[in-house]
Amino acid sequence: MQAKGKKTPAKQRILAAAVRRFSMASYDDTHLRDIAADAGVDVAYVHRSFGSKEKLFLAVLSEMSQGHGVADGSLAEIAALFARQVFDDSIRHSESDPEPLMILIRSLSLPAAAGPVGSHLDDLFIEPLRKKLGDKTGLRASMVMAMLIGLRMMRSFLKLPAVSNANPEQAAETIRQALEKIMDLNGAKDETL
Amino acid sequence: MQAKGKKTPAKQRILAAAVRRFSMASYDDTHLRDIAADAGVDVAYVHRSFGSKEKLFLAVLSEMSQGHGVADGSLAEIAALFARQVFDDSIRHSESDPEPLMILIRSLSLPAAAGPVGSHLDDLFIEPLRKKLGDKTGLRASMVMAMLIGLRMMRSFLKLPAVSNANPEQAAETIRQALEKIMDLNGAKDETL
DNA sequence: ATGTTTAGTCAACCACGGTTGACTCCAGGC
DNA sequence: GCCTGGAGTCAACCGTGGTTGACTAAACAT
Repeated sequence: MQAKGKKTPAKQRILAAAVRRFSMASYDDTHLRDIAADAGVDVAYVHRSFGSKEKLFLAVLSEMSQGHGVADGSLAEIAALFARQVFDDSIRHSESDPEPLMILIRSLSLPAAAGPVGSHLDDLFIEPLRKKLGDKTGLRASMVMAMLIGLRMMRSFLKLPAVSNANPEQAAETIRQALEKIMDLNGAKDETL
Repeated sequence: MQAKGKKTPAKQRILAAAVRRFSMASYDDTHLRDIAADAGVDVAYVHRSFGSKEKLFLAVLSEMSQGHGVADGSLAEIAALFARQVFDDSIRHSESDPEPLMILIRSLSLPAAAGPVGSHLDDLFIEPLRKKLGDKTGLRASMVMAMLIGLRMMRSFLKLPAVSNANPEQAAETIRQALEKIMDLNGAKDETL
């Protein structure tokens, strides 16, 4: 597709193509042949260099989670950032759209991915956020992420008008307020397990 | 599987089996042959009676949304009910588990389902909830559902410990509080579009 | 030069699963 | 009795797509 940027090594090009493809369609609808074509390589080679389709997907998964952890900053800042992310289509990439949250949602097709995805989500978002919120607040941290993911899903997949057509600025503000409320709910004892 | 309950008409048995199968695995991982076996029918017949796999899935979709709308009652009651639903595995069905929210999440594999699912979600939950909340509050209604779906996903698919291992009663209480906060956020002007 | 690994290609395989068409079986109407 | 039509079956088809093994070409040491 992109005239084979023959400079970068093939394995790297394959991974890049896979990231893009996997974030645009579900696991089953993403075909190795397309990825191969994008990378300017034969199908057999993408298979050979990653072992299997599933392995490749897992590789994509950890690739995507690089540098996507919860930001440093105050809770208020995080809330604001997250709120904006729901409407931000160009996170990190300019053209097509590997949107990190997408691939998470896509991965629900593949049972084998649940484990890794869960761990990533936990390590990169829930846990850091929990640390900021204080002890025993894993549930609240999860609620924040849940709302984020849910909204993203409603906007980008289901295209619910209430979310899709909302004015981004005002919507982000409303969401930000909600996130803040969730973060400092009075009852501190979330998970007594 | 269940010794062919030959009393009910086949088409109905097929639909029931399909509901169960589709809510347990993704669209692609659900096979007509399995559904047929469950219903005690030949594969060809399930195809014949619903036109295609996709049509069958759509049928399942509207079947599932029957009687699953937002409950009547005060906002507080709704919040409490929703909060509990995150941890309730036996909504409506005793044995296996057709959990309605599941199929919604599953349907993300199938692009063609996005439309119908979105509409159902909108008609059955968002819109009624919005009406209760007042005008121009579609976003807040969506946030409520987003959090619900997101939490469910984290618990049942990703198995995040913070959600999966939480004490159901206390967790539900925390979630309930969060939902209430979201519902009566002060800034009433959500979506000025 | 020559043998050996590394990067990559080509064609074929083969399983899976949705779909199809021809067939059978049984009611019910005439 | 006959025959028309729906319910349901059987076997086969066939596209798709991941996987595999044999092959080629360049890099690279000995």
